Amino acid sequence: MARKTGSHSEITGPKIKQAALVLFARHGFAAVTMRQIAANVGVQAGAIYNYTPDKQALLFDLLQGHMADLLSKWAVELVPKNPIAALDHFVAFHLDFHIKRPELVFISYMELRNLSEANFKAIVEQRRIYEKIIYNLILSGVVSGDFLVPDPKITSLALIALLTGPVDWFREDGRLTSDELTRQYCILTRQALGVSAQA
Amino acid sequence: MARKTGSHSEITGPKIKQAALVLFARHGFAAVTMRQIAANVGVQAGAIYNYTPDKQALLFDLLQGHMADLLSKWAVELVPKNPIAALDHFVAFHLDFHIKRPELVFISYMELRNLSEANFKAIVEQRRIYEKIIYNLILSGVVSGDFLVPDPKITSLALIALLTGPVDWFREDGRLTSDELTRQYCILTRQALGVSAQA
DNA sequence: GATTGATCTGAACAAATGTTCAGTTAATAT
DNA sequence: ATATTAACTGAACATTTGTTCAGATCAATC
Repeated sequence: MARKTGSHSEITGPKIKQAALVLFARHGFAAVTMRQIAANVGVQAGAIYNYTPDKQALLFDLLQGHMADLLSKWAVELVPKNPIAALDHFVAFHLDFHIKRPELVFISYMELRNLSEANFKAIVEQRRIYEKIIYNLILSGVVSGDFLVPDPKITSLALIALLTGPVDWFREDGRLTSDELTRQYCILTRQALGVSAQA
Repeated sequence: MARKTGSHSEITGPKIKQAALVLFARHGFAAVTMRQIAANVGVQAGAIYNYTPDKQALLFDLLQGHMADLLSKWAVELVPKNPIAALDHFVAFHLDFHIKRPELVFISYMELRNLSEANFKAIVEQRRIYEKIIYNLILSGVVSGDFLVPDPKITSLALIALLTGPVDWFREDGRLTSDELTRQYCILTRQALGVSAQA
């Protein structure tokens, strides 16, 4: 036996990425073998190397694609000028984007250390850009007087931690709908940023 | 050569735990070899098995010890009856405990999946106990009218995420002192829980 | 219908893995 | 000083690892 019936590059390629994603998230990068990934795709381990130069590139492509996706999706969002409305908009965007990609969020946080130095820097740089977006959003609200926070920089980091938390426990079929989740986190973040109640 | 000069059980044992902790946090459980741990202690790989039955027990002892430490330390805290004061107290406690143990916090979050099923359940159970503490704290504030939150359960999870975030970026020698960090997070959490400003 | 090129197999490779254990050494007790 | 034992070495083990590659097979093209 060799080439399977119906095998096709455009099918196998994405399948490998998907299998790698799921397995990396479940067991960790170092614990996953190329043979496990191959088995999940229905192919032999050697075939993977038609699509990636090595195991490390498989990881980097996932993280890099994730961050690029995040930044480009935010770039086309129509964000209100008003700081409070902009905050609500951002909260909804961030929650929606992240709870739809729990595996990617997970490995983006914990497999950074398995990247080569150059790859690591590339991802960190993209992350900085995103943090800057939130920082500027908070800053504009502080300047306008809509927000009341001790330190915009720390608040921006705290906001990300707060809004990324649901990834760990939110389930689409759970007690809460994603709309309800968003609504509650809008209230929570408004309060955290010191938005006065009548706004 | 065999036994080294000055070698001693009470010294090597803790050294192995410490080396395992640091290496697990830096590279991940699966990526760390017994030979690396041994090299960090200054011993051969086989010697480790005088102190642990296997690699997995090394991990479990670290996580189990961490949670036991957390729960027992909170148990002896003198917590004010007033919900707002209790919140401040908890914020200070949680931040202090966690930023002093970044490696343990890190592996407790990301190496859970490398535990056997029985060990996993043991750790999750301890974690539930801690979550329950926070839930009750919030609930008492909601009942007394000091806190204003849409959902105490979600708020308790969000609070943990918010307060654990600094572990990722806080540095003892950074811009902020730990006292200043605590102060800001007290403000942040009070606002997030809807404590009215004049309180 | 033959040719070509992309796609995959199956076996092989050296290196590294967790763990075991007989034997060696140094500290302690007699 | 001698015997005893806890602590450790060093080599060995069966597996498993990422990666390579010659050859087999199928799909598309002419």
